[in-house]
Amino acid sequence: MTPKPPTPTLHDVAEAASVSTATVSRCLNFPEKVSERTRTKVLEAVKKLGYMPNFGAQAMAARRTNTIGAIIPTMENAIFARGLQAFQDELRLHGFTMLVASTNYCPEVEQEQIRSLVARGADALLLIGHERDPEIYDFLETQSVPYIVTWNYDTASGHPSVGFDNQSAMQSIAQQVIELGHSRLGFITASTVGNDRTAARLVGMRAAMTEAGLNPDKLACVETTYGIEQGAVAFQQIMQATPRPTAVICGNDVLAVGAMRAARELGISVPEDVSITGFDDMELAKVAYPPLSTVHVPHGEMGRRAALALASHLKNGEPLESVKLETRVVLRGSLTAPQTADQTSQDLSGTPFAIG
Amino acid sequence: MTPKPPTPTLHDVAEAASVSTATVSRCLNFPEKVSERTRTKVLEAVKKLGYMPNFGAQAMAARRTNTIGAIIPTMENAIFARGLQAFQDELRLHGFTMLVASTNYCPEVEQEQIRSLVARGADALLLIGHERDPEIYDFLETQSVPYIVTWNYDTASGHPSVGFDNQSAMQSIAQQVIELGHSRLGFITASTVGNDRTAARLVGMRAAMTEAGLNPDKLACVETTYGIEQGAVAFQQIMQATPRPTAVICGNDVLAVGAMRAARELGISVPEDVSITGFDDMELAKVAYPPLSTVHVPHGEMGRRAALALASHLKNGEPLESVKLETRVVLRGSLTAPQTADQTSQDLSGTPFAIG
DNA sequence: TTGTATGCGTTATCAA
DNA sequence: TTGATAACGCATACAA
Repeated sequence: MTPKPPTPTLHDVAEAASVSTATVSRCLNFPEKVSERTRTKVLEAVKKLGYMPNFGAQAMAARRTNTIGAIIPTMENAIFARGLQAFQDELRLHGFTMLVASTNYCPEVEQEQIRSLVARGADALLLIGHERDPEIYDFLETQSVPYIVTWNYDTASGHPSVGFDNQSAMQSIAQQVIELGHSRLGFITASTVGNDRTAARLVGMRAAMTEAGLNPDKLACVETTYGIEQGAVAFQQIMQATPRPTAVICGNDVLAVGAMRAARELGISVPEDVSITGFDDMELAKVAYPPLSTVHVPHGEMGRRAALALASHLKNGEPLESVKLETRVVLRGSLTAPQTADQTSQDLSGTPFAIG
Repeated sequence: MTPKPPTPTLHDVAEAASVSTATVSRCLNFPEKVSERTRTKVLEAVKKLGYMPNFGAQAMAARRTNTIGAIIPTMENAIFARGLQAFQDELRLHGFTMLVASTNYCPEVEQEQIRSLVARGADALLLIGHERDPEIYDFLETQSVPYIVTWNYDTASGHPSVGFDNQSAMQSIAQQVIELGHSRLGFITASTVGNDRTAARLVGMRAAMTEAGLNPDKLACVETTYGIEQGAVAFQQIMQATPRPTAVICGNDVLAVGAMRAARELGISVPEDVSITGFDDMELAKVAYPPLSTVHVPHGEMGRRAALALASHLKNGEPLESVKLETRVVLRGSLTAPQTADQTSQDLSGTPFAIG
């Protein structure tokens, strides 16, 4: 009947190995700075007692945690999952642990989570997008917590980022849609307030229209919250516009898949009656039917490079530099040229091709 | 030119408010035990300095963190996301914070993550499924870290759980498939080693066959790893069996959706040529085409009740009791009766209906 | 190579 | 109602 073994401490290990606590600590952190003999002795005691360092104490004494926090909008959809996985894997290679928190797209919650992760001792932070209350950046500054922004590349913001150009990416796919002959366009976007990525994509959409000689004010645009269901509802709304769009560009794959579901429910066939495109190239895009044309985002590389940047900054003091990644349009079955326009007169309002 | 304000401590606040650190601490933790006057004074200083307690120090001194760890197999797919969200929301209501870690379905990683979360001071843990090295349970025991198991209900295991009966759930849907007239069946399952949920589902599948007078050994079963791609590959394999199954039951929605993709690629139509079913009822199931028949799992309630159990255990010492949740079969377009059997002779190998 | 001693930022006990 | 002060478990500068 041993009493109870209250989670062993450094002290217990030291005692068991008949050395000082300093030696045990050294042995664990710098095995090479300790003699072969004592090392085995200590390691034995560690194993026997099932010793595990207390994280809080460690953090307090060492003033670092080897932990990096990642704050993402949501875990609900797999959007950020692939990038995070890569981020974590790369971090682990460098001896860091990832802590993740989600904000549900709410700025207040994000602020709270950031403070919480900093309080927890995060050595650095991964953030999604640049746009947030300057107060937060000030906080990070005074706490001297380094961070890197992903999912957007924007040197103007003054914050180091590993991302891509949302505007031109969206512009590219919109361009292709237009080049196929679509001129009555619909757009479904997640909320653009406080979200630089969605806002930039909308700008890209309008730019593509303008460039093609279409009037961007004729864009049937619906802004909604993030989700499959929301995408479905938005699609219904858009389909009530007259003349009906022949192509609906969505700000992300999740909305697009919702739109496709709605189309099916409404008896509207894709792409015969209406083309639909997404953005992100989640796995979802390939299992959708028809497969979704979308913008491929290099999730994995983004996560990996963000981790690399942070790790080498923390370990070797290398400066955090922004890196721009490339996206590419992926054409799949959900997008084709518009079928024989039955209402050519309305079709050409704005006479795009005459001007372009 | 103020120097730099190195993240303020309790001491700094105390100084600024001209009180003792003890008072500040009290003021923050038990506002009612401090005089109105000093309270405002202190709170003012806190705000002015932007003070935020150091988590590690707090944890060490208070010997509790108000943090609950959740260890899930993967964040890649949204399977656990909905439940986790509910878990977190409910926890927050009770003043707890959630920390999540993923194992990638690897027992070693899980053990590592469990130890890591415990070292980080998690007051309790959420685990998925019962089956794991007893050593882990021993560890949790001696560290006296309470935990609750979800995604399975199994009183025999001796571990408190909030979940459902995977075996009977799978048995239900398989039963319905068989009742529709399918007798040549395929089964795609994620790895069943170290995974009590998948193992139980397989048992349920076989039980349904036996009960219907079918020979479970004739089940065309493919075991693979978790993922859409893997589901697709498995489906291809299964379709090579002769006679070809008329229905493929999948252990989860992700595999099922992969199977549907593969079917499309092979020119096999669902459900005309082959019916497909899933398990979990993720949002994915509804956007799939045709919509996926599956087993609905009460993700939200499961998360919520797990949180509730843990919170009231930690706060009021209430015992952790198991609760059994109900699932239900959801019929959608991916499942119909088999079309005119063209190879009746082979069809009846095992003469199911003669016996049943 | 090893040990001693101090401090990290809180909480909580005990006096005042 | 408030203030000293002793833990809490570990890392590390310094001494041996």
